[in-house]
Amino acid sequence: MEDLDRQIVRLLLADGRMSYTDLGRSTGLSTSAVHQRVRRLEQRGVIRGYTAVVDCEAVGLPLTAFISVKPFDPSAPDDLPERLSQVREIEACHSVAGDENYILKVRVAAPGELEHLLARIRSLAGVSTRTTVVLSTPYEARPPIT
Amino acid sequence: MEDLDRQIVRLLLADGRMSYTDLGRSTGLSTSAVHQRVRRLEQRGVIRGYTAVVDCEAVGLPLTAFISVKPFDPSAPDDLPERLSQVREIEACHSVAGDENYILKVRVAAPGELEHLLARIRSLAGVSTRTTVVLSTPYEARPPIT
DNA sequence: CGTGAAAGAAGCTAGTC
DNA sequence: GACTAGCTTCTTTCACG
Repeated sequence: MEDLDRQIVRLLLADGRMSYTDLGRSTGLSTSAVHQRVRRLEQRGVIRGYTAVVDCEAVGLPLTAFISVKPFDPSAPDDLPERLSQVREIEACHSVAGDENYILKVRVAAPGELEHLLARIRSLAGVSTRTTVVLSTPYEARPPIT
Repeated sequence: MEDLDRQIVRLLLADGRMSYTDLGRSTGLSTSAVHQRVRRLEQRGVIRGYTAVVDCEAVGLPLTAFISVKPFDPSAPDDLPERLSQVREIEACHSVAGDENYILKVRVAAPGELEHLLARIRSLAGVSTRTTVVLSTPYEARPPIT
C-alpha cells in the first residue's frame, strides 16, 4: 500500500469524521483526490467502515470478560461462530491456537448476566468455558502502527 | 441515559460518519437538535471519538495475539500500563482477575516480530508471559447492545 | 491519478418559543 | 430542549491534463 494511502488511513483512524477537505490539507492533495483514494480504500476493503468510540460503562455495560471455550466433543463439526452469532453480548470471537479453541470477548451489565450468558454459550455451542473478568482497561482500541 | 440518546449512539456505532441530517431523519428530530445531543454525548464522554474500522491484514498486520502477563515480583509496584504505553504494537491492555494480572492484545506483521515484542514486554515490565496466537477472527468489534 | 470549478447538501450558530 | 432560518463550509461530480 502506498504511503499516501497509509497516511490517509492513519488520519481516519485518529478521527473517523475528518472531512475530505481537511484530509486534503493534511496530505497535500486536493479534496477530490483524497475523496477518490478513500473510496478506493473502502472498495478494496482496507477501510471496512466507520464507528463511534463509546464508553461502555456510560452505556450501561460496565462488565467486560474474556471467555475461552473448548468443545465437549472435539470431533464434532466446528460451527461455533455461526451458533453464537446471534448472541449480541459477544463483541468479538477469535479462533486461537493453544489449549482452547476460541476466545470470546463479552460485555454485560452485571455479574448475574454473565452467569446467564455463560450458560447460554455452553448449551448453544456445546463447550466448556473458562472466564477471565476484566477489572479495568488502561487502554483499548489504540490505532495500529501502519 | 435517555432513549433518544441511546438511539443516536446506536446509529453512530453502525455508521460513524452518518450526517446530522440523516440522524435527524432516523430519530425524528431536527438537525440542530441531534447536533446538540451529539455534542452533549461527546462532552459527557459517552462518545469518546470516531474512527475508521480497518482491515488489519490489509495494512500489513496479519498476526494478532493475546499475551497474558504475570509479574516476576508480585510485591513490586504495579505500573505496567505506563511502562508499556509506548509499545505501539499493543492495541489493548486489560487488568484482569484470575491467574494472571493483565491481558494484552497485540498486532504484528510476522512471527519474528512477535518474538521480539515478547522479549521487549518481559524486560520493560518485569513479567512472565503466556501467548495465545489468533488463527482467525470470525468477528470483532461488533456493536454493543445499548 | 491528479486538478479545479461549480452545484447541491450538510454543518453550524443565533434567535425564538 | 427543540425548532426555524440563514450563512458558511464541505461533499460530490465532471471535464480536463
